[in-house]
Order: sequence, then structure tokens, then C-alpha cells
Amino acid sequence: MEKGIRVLVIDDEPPIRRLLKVSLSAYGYEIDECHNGKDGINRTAVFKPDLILLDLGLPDMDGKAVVEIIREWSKVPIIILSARDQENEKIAALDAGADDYVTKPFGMGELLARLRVALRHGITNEGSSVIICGDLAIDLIARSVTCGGKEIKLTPTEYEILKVLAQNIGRVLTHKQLLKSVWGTAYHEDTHYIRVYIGQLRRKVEPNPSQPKYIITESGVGYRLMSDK
Amino acid sequence: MEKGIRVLVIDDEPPIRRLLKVSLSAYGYEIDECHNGKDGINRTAVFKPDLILLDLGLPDMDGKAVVEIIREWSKVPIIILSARDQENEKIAALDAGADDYVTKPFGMGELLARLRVALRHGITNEGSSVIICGDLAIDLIARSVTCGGKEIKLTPTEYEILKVLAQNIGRVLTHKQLLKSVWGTAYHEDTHYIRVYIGQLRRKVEPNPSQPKYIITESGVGYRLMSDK
DNA sequence: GTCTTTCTTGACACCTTCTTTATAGGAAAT
DNA sequence: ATTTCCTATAAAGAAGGTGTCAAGAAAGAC
Repeated sequence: MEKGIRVLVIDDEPPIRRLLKVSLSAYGYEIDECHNGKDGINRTAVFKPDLILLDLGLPDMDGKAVVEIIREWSKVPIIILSARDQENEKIAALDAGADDYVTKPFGMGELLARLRVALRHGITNEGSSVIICGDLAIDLIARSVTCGGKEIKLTPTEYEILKVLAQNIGRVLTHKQLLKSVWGTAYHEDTHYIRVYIGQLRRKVEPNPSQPKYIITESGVGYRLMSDK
Repeated sequence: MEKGIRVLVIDDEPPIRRLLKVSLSAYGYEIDECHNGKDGINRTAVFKPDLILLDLGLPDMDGKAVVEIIREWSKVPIIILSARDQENEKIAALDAGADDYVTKPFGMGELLARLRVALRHGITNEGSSVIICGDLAIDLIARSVTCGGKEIKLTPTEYEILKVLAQNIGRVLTHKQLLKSVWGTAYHEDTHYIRVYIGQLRRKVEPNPSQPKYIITESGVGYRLMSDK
């Protein structure tokens, strides 16, 4: 069935992890595991899963906090697994940005169905392969960028930044979102990277780099690729 | 809170319909009702709801079939309400295209939270959630503000204020509410901040800043964004 | 190993935004 | 008319964010 879909399991109880690993693997999902919230957040940035199964009862931090931190930069679907059935817990987790809340003990069939629902939502967010923006054309499959038909050579990092901007064309991306989606690791709180690379990108892509028309600065927030209507 | 969001309730039991109508209306949702599947499908096409609450135990047709038929042409979020708790029912409904499955009896708080989750998905899939106010358009996802189609550049604080006003369009926001939602903890008892920023906003947004038509002063209380209806 | 490309880091000038102070206007009450 | 309270606008210094250059480190190609 589904193949190569990456699921990150964040749970401190080994038996649950084993159960999920066995069951999900049998359906062709690729599984990664974490035992606590901090690791889970880091793995989310590095492993870039298509979906997260998150236990609320983690040893090191509140599950709701985990959701909130991940939501600062990622829209990956998050399904909460929890033994707690209190309504206010559910409301808090869902409003923090979780996509579903399943109470333990759960039927594996239902969990799989809810997983498919969550993945369905994720898929519809993906756009087409070539993104046009004025004279710029970014081909995500060919991994090529052209400006007025002429090929532009970009380094891996430059391309990665432009790709994320293009996938969110017209929308502001915060520094955090850019850092996480390009460098992955949670260590960098430093927005200096971005400034350097945005500068390089502009020199390659903009007709007049000192007055950018494509890559726009939103001071104090982030950057965005202009959509030309 | 939320405003003008249209919810279609498809359920044959009058007490449940009444409960939902009262509860959801209290939260500002606009409700439409149907007693059976066939009407429900027709109303979906005509009323164009932002979300559907669908009971599985309808007299005229199977709930799963209703979902499948609606899914042939619409992506509107569908939340199933059902007294039946069998796993295979849930799996069938979710795989047919439903977005969530809530078992009766349900907590109204949880239902509202799941409703917000479903609406969140709807919004992000459409690509924008724009609040319109006369010539003004505030796009909360793109984080952009346009006036008569022209982009307006706002600083983070200015945008934050306009966002809160827009999210409560038509309603008066007190100085305290504004201070708290923009500067966080109400350490500042000083309403002077707001005056300065409202002034700047008006200069950027109003055709005639000295006689504002969008951002209205409610002397002694606060400010509000005019809703033009 | 050497060469080349790319990544990381620091320094510094410059620009935007925030905060604060100052001043004036208007409406209601006395 | 005067006082008082609330509001509107300008402007300037402080704080913090941004653009650029450049040099050394790391990684990859040959």
C-alpha cells in the first residue's frame, strides 16, 4: 500500500513503541522513534517525518509544549496518543495545533484510518513541480532555477532556501521556519546564516539586488517570495 | 469569537439538532439543519457550508454513502457524529472521506475543539484566510495587508494590532485587550502605546487618516474595526 | 595531496522599528 | 470659561534587526 511514508513515534513506553513499530511497518510505513520531547523535536527537524504520533505523558516535557514548539516552524500532521481522557486535555492539545487525539487503549485499525486522514490533509498542501514568479521559474523536480530562461547555478543551501520560499510563495516565512527547514537541527537560533544566504541568493536572482523585487524582507519577521498577481 | 462560519448539521434526532444549534450559535457559528441524507447532500450544494456535522444513523441512507457522494465534488470538512462505537464503522467512514469521528455522547468542548481543527485544515488547503473590510484585505496566512489591491507594508507591532482588530471585526476591543494581545502580559498599564500605533496604522490604511472609516475610536473604551454590512 | 567549491563565522555600517517625551486638540463637566 | 480627561500627531534617541564583505574551515572532486 502506502510506501516510504515516514512516521515519527514519540513515546517513552517501550511496549507501545514496539507495538506501533511492528504494526505500522507491516503497512509499509517507515518508522523513527524517540523517547522524550526534546529528542522528538530535534528528530522532527532532522528526520522530517510525514506524520508524528505523540504520547502526551512524556518524562521531560508537556506534550502540549512539544506541539507548540513544532508548530512554530512545521505543519507536519500530529496525532496525539494519550491514556488521559479528560476533555480539557484534549481541547488544549488540539488547540495547540495537534490534528487528532486518540485515547489509549486504541484499536490499531482506527489509528491507521486516522493516520490516513491526517496524511490526506498533508498531501493536498503539496503544489505543482514548477513554480513561476515573474521571470523566475523554480522546477522542484528538475531541481533547476531559471531567470528569464537562463539557468542559474545555486549551491545546495541556496537552492533549499529558494525552494522553501517558492513552496510558500506569497506567504511570509519566519526566520525560525527557514532555519528549521533548511538546516534542520534545533541548535541554530542564529538568524545570521539566513541573512548571508539571502544576500547571495539576491545577487544571483534579483535584477537589482539592492532593491529586491522577488525576495522581500519582512523586518522582524522573516522573508517571503513575492507572488505577482 | 469565530464569525460567519457556516455549519450544516445533518441529523434526524431533534434533541441533538437543538443541542448543537444552541451550542454552536453561542460561539458565533451560523447553523443550517437537515433531517436526512438526501436533503443534506442538496443543502451542501446550495448552502455551501464551511463544515458538516453528520450523524451516521440517518433514516434514508447510509452515512458512509453520504460522505462518498459529497466527496465527489466537495472537500468541505466532515465530522461524523455517531452512537455506534464499532471500529469498522469508524474506519469505513474515515476512509470514505470523513475528517473526524466523534462518538456520542460527546463533550461539547471537545467537539468544538475538533471543529476548530477541521476548519483549520479547510483554511490552509484553500491557501488563504482573508478578512475583508471595505477596500482592506487582511490575509492572516500570508501575513499581508492590501488596500484596494495595493500591498501595504506594516511593522510587526502594527500588523499584530490590525490582526487582532480584524479577528474581532465589528466588535470593540478595549485598551487592555489590545495591550495584552500585542505586548503580552499586561505589565503595561499605559494605553499610550496603542494611540501611537493606531495613529501610524491609520496613516497607512485610511484614505483620510483624520476621519477614519476603518479603525474607529470608541472613546473611553477602545477601538474597533468597522464591519461593512 | 591539491584544488575548488561551499559553509561558517566575525566585524561593521546601515536601516527599521520601538519606546518615550513633548505638544496640541477636542469633548464633557463644573 | 476653565478644568479635566481622553485622544492625536510629531519627532528623536535607543534598541535591535539587516546587508555586505571577507577570511578561515570544511567538504568534495580529481
